[in-house]
Amino acid sequence: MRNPRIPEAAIKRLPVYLRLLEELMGERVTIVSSAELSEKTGFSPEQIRKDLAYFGAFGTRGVGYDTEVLSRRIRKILGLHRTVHAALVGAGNLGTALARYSLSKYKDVRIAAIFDSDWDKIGKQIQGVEISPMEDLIPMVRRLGVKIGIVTVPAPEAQKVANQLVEAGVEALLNFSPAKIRVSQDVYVQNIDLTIELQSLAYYTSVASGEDDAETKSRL
Amino acid sequence: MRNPRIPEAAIKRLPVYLRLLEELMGERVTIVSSAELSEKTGFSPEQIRKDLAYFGAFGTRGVGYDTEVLSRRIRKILGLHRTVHAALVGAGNLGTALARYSLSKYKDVRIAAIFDSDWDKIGKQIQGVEISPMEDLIPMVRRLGVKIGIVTVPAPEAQKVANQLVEAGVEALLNFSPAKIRVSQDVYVQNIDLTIELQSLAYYTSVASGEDDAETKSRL
DNA sequence: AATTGTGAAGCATTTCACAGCT
DNA sequence: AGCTGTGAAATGCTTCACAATT
Repeated sequence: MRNPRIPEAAIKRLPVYLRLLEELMGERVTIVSSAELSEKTGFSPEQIRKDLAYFGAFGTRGVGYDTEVLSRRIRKILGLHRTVHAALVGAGNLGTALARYSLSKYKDVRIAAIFDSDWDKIGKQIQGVEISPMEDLIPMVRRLGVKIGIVTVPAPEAQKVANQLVEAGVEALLNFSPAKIRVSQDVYVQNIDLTIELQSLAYYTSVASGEDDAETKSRL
Repeated sequence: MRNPRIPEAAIKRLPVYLRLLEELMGERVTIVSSAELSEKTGFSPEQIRKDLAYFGAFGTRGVGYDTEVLSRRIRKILGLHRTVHAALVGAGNLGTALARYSLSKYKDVRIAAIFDSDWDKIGKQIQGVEISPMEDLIPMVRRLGVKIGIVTVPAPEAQKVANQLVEAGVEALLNFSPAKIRVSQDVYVQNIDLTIELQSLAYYTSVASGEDDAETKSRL
């Protein structure tokens, strides 16, 4: 893991600032304060200042942040000053949707290769990227310098796919399968489990019982 | 928000325990210890015990947890002892993939209605659920008793869609759009922004500069 | 005068360590 | 003897309050 002092949560906020800054630049806004960023993002101004201060002093006291300077700095921090290549494994419903979404919208993280084991899918294209067979994964990922792996295969295959991606040199994984992936400590894994999201949402709904009924929960 | 003293993170772990417990029940395992649950989920045994203890004492000291009892309790806590109805708004790539994924796999959270504004899509079906026009959203969501809204529309429409869902009685929202949604305090909002996930992953990659040394003062 | 940057305080969550049951 | 349940300690993150800077 890169820098243990910087909260993961802060890293996740950087792309939000980046998007907003680029929106502001499109409106010819050159200076913005943490209070204004707060207004638009919902994060507190102190938190925004602290997040940015982790990486250096980017603002001007009494003035604010230069939108262009700041957006460039954030891009650099995230490593988005160059296109980052990703490989997507599993061209099912979710994988295909993700590839289409990602390829059509953003260019800073680019899905450079797509893999699947189904020969009916192999050879077909998604947004101009051809689906390749699993056999080609390791050599292609190596050759293309892919740094991010996106796992959208069924749970039983997830670990094997992750192993192959890591062997091929991937440094971060985005795992959409419900399987727990175990990889070397220096590979970062981010899980997104849609079932968990949906099921945990139910808790915040009136049908959930929380801890209300018959239980004996005695606290001081 | 339901119960402020239970960490959100703990709620998110409950579906993980639930899935594992049901898997174990399928293998005729009747008793499981927090150590075994830890082994399979990657969460620490203490954390698992604490998570469960928030809702009462479900285990037997010296023995462990009864898989059937515990899974039933978790279902009840999450409100999954009855099918929870959800409505999905926006039948684009992501929305369609999500509907297909969710409708084919799980029955505890069921997508009971799908809405879109595009008349080419309206009337078509996804996994047996017909796509309805936006005009029908409020009455249908009310009539079906939908508690969860899934927002997969483009950012500019997200707030308006959220307002309609809330007006129709939805209590929790899953927002896939990059827009910040503002709703009444008692509606729970969970955001999943795929662009943020991808961009923040880049940070954990060797191309990112993190907070490295020489950068901080010199370059313009 | 305005707004950043930051140590310190305040919360929240996780881990520790062990008492309490079975 | 073994494993849960839980206060207390440790850690991590956010908010506060104000000094520093333009």
